[in-house]
Parts: sequence; structure tokens; C-alpha cells
Amino acid sequence: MSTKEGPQASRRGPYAKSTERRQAILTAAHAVFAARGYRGGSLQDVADRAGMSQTSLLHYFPSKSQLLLAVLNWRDSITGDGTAPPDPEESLVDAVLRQARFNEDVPGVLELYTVLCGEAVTEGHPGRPYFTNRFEELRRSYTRQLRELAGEGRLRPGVDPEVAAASLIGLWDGIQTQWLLAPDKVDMAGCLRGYLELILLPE
Amino acid sequence: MSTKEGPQASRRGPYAKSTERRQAILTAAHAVFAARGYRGGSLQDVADRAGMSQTSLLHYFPSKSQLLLAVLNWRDSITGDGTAPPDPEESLVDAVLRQARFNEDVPGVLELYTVLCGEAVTEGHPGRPYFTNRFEELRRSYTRQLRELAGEGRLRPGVDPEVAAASLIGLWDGIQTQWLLAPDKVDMAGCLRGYLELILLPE
DNA sequence: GTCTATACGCAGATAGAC
DNA sequence: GTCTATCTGCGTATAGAC
Repeated sequence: MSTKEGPQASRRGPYAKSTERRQAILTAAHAVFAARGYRGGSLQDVADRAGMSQTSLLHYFPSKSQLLLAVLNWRDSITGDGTAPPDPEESLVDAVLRQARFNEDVPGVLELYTVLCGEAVTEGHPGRPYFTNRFEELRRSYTRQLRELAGEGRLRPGVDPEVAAASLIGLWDGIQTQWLLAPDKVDMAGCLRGYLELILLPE
Repeated sequence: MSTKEGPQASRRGPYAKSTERRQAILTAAHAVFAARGYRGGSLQDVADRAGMSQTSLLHYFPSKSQLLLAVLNWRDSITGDGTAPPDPEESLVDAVLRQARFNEDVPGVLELYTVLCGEAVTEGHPGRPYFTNRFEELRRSYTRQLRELAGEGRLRPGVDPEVAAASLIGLWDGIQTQWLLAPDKVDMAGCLRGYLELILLPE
């Protein structure tokens, strides 16, 4: 159990254990916020799930709101949130559908996103700047990609790239909510593919 | 100020005042839940805004969850929520755009809907059955309307009415969220019109 | 019907021993 | 770094006087 720290172990505490603990907290907080929301989930819930006391938790994340932001940023890193344009070889359609199917299979990811995004619209919510900024970046990214496609003549005439970008993001979020409430009755990937086929022309 | 109650006022309490009070509570609760969500808004907030004590409030609505359901049902009655097919003279496009522009102008309506809908996905939320049911009804209603249009040859070939119904609802909800976070940068009505023009053919 | 008072519990955060 | 104990405040809901 003892972590090797070299001959002079006086400076520099046990980093490895710390990052492990932080990871456990982030995982637990992700699950709690996904199930109960930010306001509905308590630090005690998170601490219980992570197997430590509530005060220990606050040693790593000094406040509940900072824990939330850490969870949101961590979520981005594990999902590949689509803000950064990835593999230039992959088509827009493939990238969107791959991401949608991935989200369907990783439990809790969509719950967290949907719940917190709704909550974030409220007054004084610590996640509000995150979502405002995220939407802005996503709109910019998709608008750019659609403009490129338009340059290649692959965008249906009459379709405005900015409107289509906001619409694609909105459709995606909205259909996720319906899917969470009735997974058997809503075809997430089908709806996204349907929309993309409407705005894009075959090569 | 005295409400006329007829000669024998012994039986039957002051109905008028009661319904007035209930109205004031609903209005206040609507505003509070819209601004802070269900979990984030307290009965005390609602009571303060309605100008009465918290215990008086509980006299009219015996629990917080029942107050929430009353607010949701009241919202339907004032907005005309689209579940019931309205004027058969009005086209689908006109009805959707009219409703969207109406919602833009009545403050708090979209906030309430968006915030509670997101919250409702969480475990044990009292509004969850309401939203599950609402989406189901909406999908049924729009599917039916789109099928009718398909019968008149007004639906673009290849568009599945069920997929398009769920997509329209999802797009609507999702674009509302973006609009609430950045009203100047998102054109709600434009996105909806854009989608409807894609799936419908001119007469 | 409406109030004051209060029961009862949990929230987030801090102090200080170990 | 981690804990127990505690501070302080707010939450929903109830009891009972008026």
C-alpha cells in the first residue's frame, strides 16, 4: 500500500492517492447529480457513494459548486463533447450518429447532461455559464462545418447554416429528453439521421 | 369588498375568496418554480410572493408536490399547450409559429417549462409522470396531423411522420433552452419554420 | 381560515483533535 | 489528510390558539 516516494519523502505529499480520491469523488458526484440534479443531490450522498466523509470530500473540492464545475469539465473529457472538431476524415453525419449511439450506451451521461442543463437556466445556478458557453461554441463549430459543406454544394439550397446548426443542437438535446422518459418509443439516432438527411445532399 | 353571499350565509363558505387565493398562489408558484425550479424554490418563497404565510398556503395545497401538479395543469390551461388539436382552419405551420411567438412574449412560461422538464427526469420527481404523458400525447397528436398531410401529398417523400413528430417536439424544446440562455443569438421561430419547410411541400 | 410556534430533519461549511 | 463534533440556516409539515 505504501507509495514509493524516493529517498527524501519530506516535500511533495502522496500525489497518486490524491488523484485517485479525486477520481472517486468525480465518479460519485457524476452519478448523484445525474440521478438527483445539482440542487437535489447532497454532498453527503456523494461522500457516501465515494466511501468517505463529507468533510473529506470538501478537502478536495472546497465547495459544492466547484465540485459541479469539475464534474462538467470531466464529463467533457470522457465523452469528447463535440466542441472540438475531431477526425477530419469522419463525415459530420457519422460523427453525430457515433456520438449519439455512444451516449445511449454509457449510463448516466445523458441524465447528467439533461438534468443539469435544465436546472442551469435558473437564477444563480453555478452551471449556467458553462452551458451558455457550451452552446455558443457548439453553434459556432457546427455552423463552420455546415458552411464548408455548403461550399462543396452538399447543403440543400435554402438552408441557412446558422439556423441549421442551432436546430441540430436543439433537436439533439430535445430528443434526448424524450428518450430518457420513454427509451422504447423514441429513436434518437433515427431522428438525428432524418434531420441530417433533410439538410444535406448526397455526395 | 364584501362578497355577496345571499340571505342565508351560514352554509357554504366564501368560495370566491378561496378561488382568488388559490389563483394568487398559482401565479406566485409559477414564478418561483420558473426562476428556481421545483427543488430550488421553497414554499416560503411562494408564500411571500403571494402575500400570505407558509401555513396558509398549505391550507390550500396540502403539499409541495400537489402544488407543482396544480401549477403544471394551470399552465396548460393558460397557454393552450398544443396537446388538443385546435382550430382545424389553421395550418400546422401557422399554429406552431403562433404558439412559439406567444411563448416568447409571456415571461416565465418557457422558463417554467424548460426548468421543470429537465428536473423531471430525476429520480422521484413529482412532475415526471406529467412530462412523460405530455410527450406521449404530443407525439401522437403531431404524428396524426403529419399523416393527414402525407395523405394530401404535402409531406416530403421519405419523411416518416412518427420520426418527424418526435423531432419537431424535440427541436422545439431544445431551441427554447438555447434561446433562454442567449435570446439575442437564437431565432426560435426561424428554426421551427426552417424545419417545417424542410419536411412539408408547398400546396 | 389564518396565524404563531414549533417539530424534525438535512443542508453546506468550519474548527480542531488526531 | 481524515475524522468527529458542531455551527448556522433553511426545508416541509403539523399542532393548536384565535
